[in-house]
Amino acid sequence: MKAAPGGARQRDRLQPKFARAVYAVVRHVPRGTVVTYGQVAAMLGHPRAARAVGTALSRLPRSLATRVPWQRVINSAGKISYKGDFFRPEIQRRLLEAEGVLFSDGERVNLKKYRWAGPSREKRVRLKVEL
DNA sequence: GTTCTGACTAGGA
DNA sequence: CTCCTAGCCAGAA
Repeated sequence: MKAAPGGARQRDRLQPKFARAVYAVVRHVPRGTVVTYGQVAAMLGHPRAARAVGTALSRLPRSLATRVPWQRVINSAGKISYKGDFFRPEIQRRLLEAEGVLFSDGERVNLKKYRWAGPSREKRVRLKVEL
């Protein structure tokens, strides 16, 4: 079956393709683990689009905040990058600690320990279909 | 079409 | 360690 052209167009107007792909990937990051912006970009096949991933997350609709674990995305230094005023840094940290991701050195997450390696081969296929 | 922006990042000072 | 820079990119204006 064919999807209604108008429907797809309307969806793209609400959320650009790349941004939707970012949300779809982040949705699969397991509880108690974290990923970096660059990692998400790489998983999408755009290894150099780390910055764009951050931009997309910054535009994450509040309505999706509960379904997309945005708190699990941090920068390559293991720190929280978000400095906005809606979901504040302390909120992000609290959410992570609540699921077992501990901070060392005051404000840093040990990526060696908590970084999510990514989906298995089979899941990668399923994920690609979702996008 | 062009220009500007920013939840990025690796590398140098 | 901190600070600054250039390169990068999708999205919005």
